[in-house]
This record gives sequence, structure tokens and C-alpha cells, in this order.
Amino acid sequence: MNLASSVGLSTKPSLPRLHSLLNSYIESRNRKQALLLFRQLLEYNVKPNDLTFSLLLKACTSSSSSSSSSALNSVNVNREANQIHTHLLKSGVDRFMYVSTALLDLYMKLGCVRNAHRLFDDMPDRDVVSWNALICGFSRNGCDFEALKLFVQMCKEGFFPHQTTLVSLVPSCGRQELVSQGKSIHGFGIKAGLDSDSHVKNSLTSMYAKCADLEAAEHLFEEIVEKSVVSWNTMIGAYGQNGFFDEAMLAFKRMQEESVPANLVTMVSLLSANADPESTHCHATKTGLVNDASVITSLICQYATHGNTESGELLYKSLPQKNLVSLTALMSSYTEKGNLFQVMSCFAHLQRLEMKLDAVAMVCILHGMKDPMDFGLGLAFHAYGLKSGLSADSLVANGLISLYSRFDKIETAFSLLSEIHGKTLISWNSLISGCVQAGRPSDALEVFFQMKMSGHSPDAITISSLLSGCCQLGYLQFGGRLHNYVLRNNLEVEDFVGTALIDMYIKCGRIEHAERVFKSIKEPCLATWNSMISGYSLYGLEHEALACFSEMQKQGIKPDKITFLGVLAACTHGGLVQEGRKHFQIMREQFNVVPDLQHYACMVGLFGRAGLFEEALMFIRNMEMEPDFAVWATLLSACCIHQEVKLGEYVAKKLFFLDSNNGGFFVLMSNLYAVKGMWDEVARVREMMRETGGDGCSGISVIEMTSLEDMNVNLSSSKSSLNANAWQPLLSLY
DNA sequence: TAATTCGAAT
Repeated sequence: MNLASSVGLSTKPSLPRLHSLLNSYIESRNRKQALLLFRQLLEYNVKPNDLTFSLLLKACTSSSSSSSSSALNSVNVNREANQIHTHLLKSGVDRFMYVSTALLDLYMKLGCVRNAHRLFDDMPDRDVVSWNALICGFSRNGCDFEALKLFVQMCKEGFFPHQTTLVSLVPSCGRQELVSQGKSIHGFGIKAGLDSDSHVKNSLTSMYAKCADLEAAEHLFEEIVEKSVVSWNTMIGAYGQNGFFDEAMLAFKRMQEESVPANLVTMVSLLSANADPESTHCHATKTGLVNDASVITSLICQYATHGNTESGELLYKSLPQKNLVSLTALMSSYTEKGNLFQVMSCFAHLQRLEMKLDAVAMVCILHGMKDPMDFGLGLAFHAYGLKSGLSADSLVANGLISLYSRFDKIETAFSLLSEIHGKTLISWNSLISGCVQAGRPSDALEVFFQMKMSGHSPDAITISSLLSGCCQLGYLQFGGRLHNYVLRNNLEVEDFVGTALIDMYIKCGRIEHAERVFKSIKEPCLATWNSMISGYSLYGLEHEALACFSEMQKQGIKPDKITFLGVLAACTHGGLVQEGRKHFQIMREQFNVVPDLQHYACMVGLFGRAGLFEEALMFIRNMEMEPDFAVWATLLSACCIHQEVKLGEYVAKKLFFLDSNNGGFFVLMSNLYAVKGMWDEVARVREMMRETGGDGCSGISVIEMTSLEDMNVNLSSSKSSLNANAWQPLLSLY
């Protein structure tokens, strides 16, 4: 096929004509046509000039950022950039600083930081614009330190920074560690008189927000006289990122009052600030912003957090151009609902469209496999990862580690971790939590030790996982060390870490420590309250548990199933029948919490222990679901306590038909016969227990390990084989 | 300016 006709040229074109064609390709964002045209120009021996290159680069830059660039695609674009570079040198156009700067910019947008830097070094002359492009490129590619260094170098070489320079550089300081550098640049801006610029103010606002200094962000924002959409979006985003959702909504209202029209970034920022998906959807539809893929994706996500997968599905279907990011959001929504079948339909859909998974999508799919039945599918996706090269990505490797841990394949998880080249904290955390979840806390501690050796510091996630490992080991001493670590390193003792600490102290027998931690938490969340309530209940401190429950309500926290399990258990322990009845009633009527089998079992225990057998039986009869083994077993133990032999025998029959192999069954039967004084029968049951391998639950209790020997004795009974030497350093870790 | 992964409470 004639190349010329494909771009609409049949005769040797003039340069101005070519330029006007290139301009039209820039407008239609058609990179490919622009490149074809350029090739043709070379075939016709037309000599391109600086303007030609400038237009060509513009065509490449404008489309490469908007199109969904798959990995293969960007490899091609890289090659094209190199070829343009060669022609540029050949035709001597590199003399023109603005053309070289445009190429530098393209390299940076493609992520070719090295090429860009080399090009910059080779440039015979530089100006502020080329410095800006260089600094901006480093900053956008995440090379924050380099960006800062270059800024200093630029100043040293006598170039005076422009507003744009600051706007390019400031985002690099948007992290806690670099906040002081950010402040210096802010100060520099003030001295240099660059700070009155609203773009500079916007970027500084965003920087302070990312460093969690909302006060500074608000202060800067209020200083902006003419607040643009960008300013408003920045402030809405600032509130959202720091969890101030109400303030984000208020800012949006103010923005509307000041008649600044929202754009798609506003919608996205609002949605990530937990805005109501329905009303945001409505607003976006009215203002015509709902046609944008990123708005749709954000809506899918926000609907998903509200459990509304159906709306997400409809939104995805409404997309004219399907894309991987939106599809990943939809898959994640299905994963959240535990609907792996739908996730797989999405995958099939993706293959029909001849799209390929990327690392994020892969992680999302792996995350959806939780049931032991899914393991085969997990292996298949591991294979897909190996074939496609995706499993080399550390994100995917981390996902695989959690996948294998979920299926108790800790050894595989270990070897996967050892194969990761750039191990991140998440990689280590994945394995540590994997070990804990697989019931192998001692392995978790060993991994933790290796992690420390490799130079990583634990974060809140590491600590929470390890603390719950300590519960399993009863390892109070180590738990206490972790607590010290948290305090010394100023890790926030809220939500996760706080709850894990409370739980650890409770399970290790130190409720007074748990209380102290609890009191230090300013705003305990639901899980924290639940831990404390069930802790009190576990220790038989029913009044404290109930007091805690009412205090929690005063603080405006809505109780859930677990809260009521703790409350009802407390009533049972304390024999508070009336309180128990009341709470069981208000649970549904006042809090809309539907009782499940565990709640019913609690109530049966409450009545039974109080000797109210008629009420217990009536209660079972009125249950909305079939009573299970636990419900009847609770009643039988109450019968034993009160020597209610007749009812006991009736209940025992029920239990026998439900599950005659249950280890607990033998124990209960033996107790019943003992109550009746039927010692021969007791002996017979004991004999049966021995024959069937005991009750299956005998073990050792560990509250505190006093020496390495004790530890090894206790640990060798668990599945892991542990090297005593590996533990030695743990004892002197901090 | 959109998607994902590691953490607590029965």
C-alpha cells in the first residue's frame, strides 16, 4: 500500500503544508499518523526544520499521555522517541534549545529518565525552561531527591527559578521525610517573590496536605485570592487524604456557592473523600462529567465500598471505551463481595477484548481467591504470571505470598519471598501475616527477625500482625517489647495497633495493661471497643463490660454482632438474666443487628446457667434457624451444673444425632453420667475417648515462656521446626 | 485526575 495515500499526500509536499497537517494530527491526538507523515517527508527528501520537530514531538507527547499505554505500546513509543532523537541530531536541529527541551519532556513522560538526563547533559545551551523540564521530569518519575539536587545545581549555575520551577519541584516534597525541604522551598519562594502566584500556592497547599499538615494547607488555600477549580480541587483532595470527609464536602459546597464549576478532578476527589456515590453520580450526570473514564472508575469504587456492585456493573457497561483500570475496579468490587465467579467472567471479558492483565489487576484477582476450593485457580494464575512475566513484579510476588499463605503453603511463600529482588516492607509483611494466619506465629517471628536484618523497620501493619501472633504463643514478654517499640517510635496507638495490643494483653492474662492501653486511645473505633468488652467478659468482669458498652454508645459508636457477643457473654458469666434479655432485645430493635447462632447459644447458656430451663427450651423453639451443636451443648452443660438429668438425656440424644464424632460430645456425656452417678458409664465413655484418640483438644497452656529451653519444648509441639539459635537475638532485639 | 496488595475485635 502506498504510504502517501494513507496520510493523504500524493505529491512532494511543501514544509508549510506538512506543518499544517501535523497541527491537525495534534488536534486529533493522532500520534501514528504524525509519525507516518514524518517518515514520508524523509522519503521525499524534504528537510525538516525546528518547527517540524517541535510539532512532531508535540503530537507524540499529547497522545502518549492520554492513550492507555500498555507495556508493549510504550516500548514502541520509546523506540520512536529514540529515532526522532537520531534524526534531530542528524539534521542539526538540536541547536534549537526549545526542540531539545521538547524531546527531553517526551523522554520524561515515557519514563526514560536516563535518556532525558543524557540529552540534557549533551545540550550545548540551557535555559530556565529546559531546567524546569528536567526537574519536573525527575519529580514526576518519583526521583524526589534528584529533583531537589538539580534545583540546587540550577541555582548554583546562576539560573533564577521561575514559578513553574517551584510548581515542578514542590510535589517532590509531598512526603513526611521531606517536609523540611518543602518548607525551605516555600521560604525560598517567599523571598524570591514567587509565592503570590496561585499555581505555586496550589502546589504548596497540596504538599502540606500530603505531609499531613492540614493547618498549613488551609492557611495557604485561604491566601489564594482568585481560587480556581484547581485550588478548590486541591483543598477537597487535601481534606479527603487526611480523612476529613465532612470538611471536604463543606469545601465543595463553598465552591458551588462561589460559582466555580466543578470538573472531573472535583468528582474524583469528592469520591475519594468518601462522598455519597448516588448524589455524586447524580451531580456528575447533570454536569456531563460522567462520560469520563476516571470519574466512572471512581464511582465504581465508591459504589463498591457501599456494597453496591450492581451500579458499578452498569457504569462499567456504560463505558464507550473499555479499559483495564475500570475493569480492575469492577473486579475488586466483586472480590469484596466474595464473588469469584464474576471476577472470572471479568477476566474472560478482558481476554475477549484482547487486553492483558497488569500487575494491579493480577493482584486483585489473586486477592479474590480465599476458599480452599479456589487453590487450583490460584495455581493457574501463578502460571499465567510466570508465562506473561508478571510474576517478576514485586506487587504480584507479594500477592502470591498472601495467596499461598492463605492456603497454608508457607514453604512456597517463603521461597517466593526469597526470589523477590527488591523486597519491600509489604513483601515482608505479607509473609509475616501469612505465617500468623496459617497458625505459625513462631515462623512469623523468625521472618520478622530476618526482616530487621535486611534493614527494614516494622510499621503498624508488621506490629499488628506480630501482636496477634503473640496471642497465639501467649508470648507476653515479646508482646511487651513490641509495645515498647511502638511507644519509642511514635507509631500511632489507634485502631489496629491499639486493638492488637489490647487483645494481646487480654490473651496473655494482663487485663490491667489492656485497660491502660485502652485509656490512652483518644477515639477508640468499633473493633477497639469490642476487644475491651469481650476482654472484660472473658475475665468475668460483667459490670465493667456493660459499663464499657454504654460508654461506647455515648461516644456515638454503633455496636455490631461482635459487640453483642461480648455483651451477652458478659451477662452469661455474671448470671445477669434480666440484662441479657434486655440486650438481646435491643440488639435487633434498636441497633438492627440480626442475631446468629452464637448469640442464640449465649442466650441458652444464660437461661440454662440460671436454671431457667423452660425459658431456655422455649427460646430454642422460637429460634429462626436450626439450633446447631453449640446451642444444644450449652444447654447440656447447664443441665450438668443443675443436675437436670432428664432434660440432660434428652439433649444428649439431640447431640448424638447432630454429631456423634464431635470430641466435645464425649466430654459432655461423661459429665452427664457423672452427675447421675453412673460411674460405669463414665468409664465406658472415657474408654471410647481413648480409643478414638482422646477428645482431640488436649494441649498445653503457655502464659509466659521463661527460658529458651521452655520455649523450644513448647514450640517443638507446634508444626514448625525452630532453630534455637535463631531465637537468641530476638531476646535482645531492642 | 481513576484500579491492587500487608493489619485488630467472636
